[in-house]
Order: sequence, then C-alpha cells, then structure tokens
Amino acid sequence: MMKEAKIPDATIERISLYSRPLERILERGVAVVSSEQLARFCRVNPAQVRKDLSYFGEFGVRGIGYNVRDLLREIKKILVSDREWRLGIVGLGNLGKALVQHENFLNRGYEFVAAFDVDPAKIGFRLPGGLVIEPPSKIQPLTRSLAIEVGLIATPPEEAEGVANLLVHAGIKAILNFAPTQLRQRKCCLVENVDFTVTLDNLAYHVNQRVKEGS
Amino acid sequence: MMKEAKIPDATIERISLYSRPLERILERGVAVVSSEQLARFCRVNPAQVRKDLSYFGEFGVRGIGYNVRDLLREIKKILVSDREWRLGIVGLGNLGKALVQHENFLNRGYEFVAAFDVDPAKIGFRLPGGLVIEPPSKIQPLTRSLAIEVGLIATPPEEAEGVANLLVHAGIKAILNFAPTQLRQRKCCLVENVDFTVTLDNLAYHVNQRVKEGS
DNA sequence: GCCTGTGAATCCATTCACAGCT
DNA sequence: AGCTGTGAATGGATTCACAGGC
Repeated sequence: MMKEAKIPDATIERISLYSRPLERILERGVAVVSSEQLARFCRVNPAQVRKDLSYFGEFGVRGIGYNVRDLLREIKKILVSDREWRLGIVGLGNLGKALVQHENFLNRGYEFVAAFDVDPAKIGFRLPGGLVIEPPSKIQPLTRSLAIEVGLIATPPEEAEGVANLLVHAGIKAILNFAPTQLRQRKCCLVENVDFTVTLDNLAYHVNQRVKEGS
Repeated sequence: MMKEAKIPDATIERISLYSRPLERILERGVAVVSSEQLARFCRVNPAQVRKDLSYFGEFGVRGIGYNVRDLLREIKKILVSDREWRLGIVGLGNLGKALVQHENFLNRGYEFVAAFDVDPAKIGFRLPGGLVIEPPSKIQPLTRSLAIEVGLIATPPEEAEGVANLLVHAGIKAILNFAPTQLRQRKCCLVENVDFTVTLDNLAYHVNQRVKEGS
C-alpha cells in the first residue's frame, strides 16, 4: 500500500544493497526470489527486506516471492538509477584518479563528465577514459554548461570547503566528499562524507573490544 | 561514571569524528573546548557529544568544558589509535594504490606492511613508500609473520570472498572490504564494507526527492 | 502450504531538561 | 553563572507474528 510516509535513511541504503545480488540472480536466469533468500545474500533480516520494499509498493506475490526482473526494475526506479547521472570530480590525486576509473560507477549510470585540479602540472592531462583535467576557474562554467548534478571532492582537506562553495554556487545538487573534513551544511545541496579512517577506527575499536572480552 | 554498558555503534563513529577538529583546535593552542563548540564543528547536537563521551568516563569539568589535549588523548585511547595498527592490502588496482598512498592512514597510526595482487605483471613492483607487491601465495605466511591485524580488500568482486578466506585462515582480526560484494560473516573476523555506489545511490534518491517536493 | 505485507511490540538512539559541581 | 553528566522522555528503526492472498 505505497505510503507517502517518510522513509528511513537506512532503508534507502539497503535498497541499493539489494540490487547487487538481484543482478547476479537475474544473470543466472532465476526468475523468482523470496525475501528470505535475498536477506541471506545481504545479511539482513527477511522481515527487513519486506518492510523496506513495502515502503514503495507491493512488488511481491504472496505464496511465491518477488519476480527478479520486475523487482530490479522497481529498485532502479526508486533509486533513480534508471537514468544517467552526470558527475564532476575535483582533485585528481591517487584517490581522485581511482574514482574516475572505477568501473562500477559507469555500470550503474554514474558518468564523470568533468575533472578539475589546482595543480598546473596536471591541467590539460588526459585521463584514461578521455577526460581532460581542467583548472579550477572552469569549475563554475563547466558545471553549468555540462549540467553536472553531483560533485565529488577528493582534494586535501584545506581546499574542500572552497571547492564546495564553487560547486554550490554553480548550482550543483549534491556533493560526495572524500576529504577528511566536515563540510558546512547548505540548503539546496546535499552533502555526504566518506572517511576511511573513521571506518578503520571503528574496526580497531571493535577488534580491541573482542580481545578484551575474550580475556 | 564509566559504565560497562554496550555502546551505540554510532557513538564510536562520532568519537572518531570528534578527534579531527580537536587536533586542529589543539594546534591553534586553544586549551579548552565546550560540548557546544565541538558539536558545531561536527554538526551534531551538544547533548550528543556529552552523552557519547560519558559512555567512557568523565572527561570534562563542570562550568568549564573539556581540556583539549586530555580529551584528545582519551579519545585516542578509546579508539586504540594510541598505537600502530598493521595493515595488509590485497588488490593493487587504482583504488588499492590510492589507499596505500593515502597519507591520512599513516598520520593516524595505520601502516601498510604488505601488499598482494594476483596479476603476475604487478608482482615484484615497488610501490611509492617502498612496499613490494607480493603474490597471493604469500598472503598466509606474511599475514602471520608480519602480524597483520587488518586486511583491506580492493580486488574485483569475484575474488573478494576467496581473498577473505585466506586472510581469515591466516588469523586476521578484521577486514575492510572495498569490493562491491557482501562478504560472508565469520566469527573471529570483523568485516566492514565500503561501497561508493551505495552512497551515490543514496544521494541520487535524495536529490530526486527534493526535486519532487519542490514541484 | 507458502510467502508477502504490515500493525504491534520491541529495541536502540537521540534529545531534553535539570541536578550537580566548579 | 556556566557547562558537564545523566535519568527520563521522545523519536526511529528493526523484528515479531500473523492476517491475507496465491
């Protein structure tokens, strides 16, 4: 019964998670999947799978399960990955270059259409894939003219806030920030931070916890 | 009053977050910080900061605030980043290489001590920093002899599970998995997944949501 | 019989509001 | 007076358990 209620943030992330095993199952030619099976693949509770999906509609058939192809299509519609998203990246150090070449992005509808860096030595360099590195002065005009919707920031932390400003003024809709600094929150622009050391700290804490319990 | 209760997972992540502005504040020579100030830096609620810290002890002084240097030391003790953690990485494509060279790891006590790849063309190659890429056959002996505690997996998804097996059998304590596949859960080994496309899907969904509301 | 969809119950996390210390 | 530390209150998210439909 498709409610227009507010949907848990965690639900959106899991919906994205579900799509991956579904793709594999579809490739294998299996037509139907149960919440139980899907849950096993994603290491979650089956009721969680059903509830997550039920926020968006009734995609299953009672007594049978979910049609794999249909469910995948619905999920792509929910996540708006049934269309191309145009990305721009600022900062082409090791991480930035790795992101541009990361093939999973393209597979899932995310395409880099511009790359920027401050380093004059890098400007004009053609990346594998054909993108040419542009100077920061081009951030605003290119973001607009190429209709870039999401900006990835992979600069040193000192530059991140300034870069974010440029992107926001050029009308970008969302920023995925890999620089280890907390960007100022802005209306009109969603910001998501990815910080590997936070994740490592988390693991370190829990590893230590286990050692302490075990002794 | 330092409870030995179970601590929210989100708390651990925020504790890690707090350390960054604290380092900057310390460098600036400011001696004391209030929960309100720290909360502003990290975009969280001040009560949240106080509650998070109170799980681990009473680090503040009523009427005054927290001593920056002491608080930072306590946080490092909590996160066990007051010592070196030895990392091994498997898969030295673009992302793997970027991770090895990522300077934030070393700053925070995470040191890569071994690198592995299946590609014969890469084996023997010396990475910036001095690490030499080893073949998969060395994963088990080196993990043991170098006492590697955390393994990072940056292979294609097909290889991830096999690599995880090798690492687990060699006694690794935790895995940080960048391959877009959900690793089987194991006792004795913590697993954390990092998946950029899930984060992008999340942004795409919310951007679309805003557009829909605005219209 | 089987598996979905979902209200109700449970569990967990965040925020409030104030007592307690300096 | 000011700011921490924390029980109580609120707000969310997950899981249970079963009704509903194949």
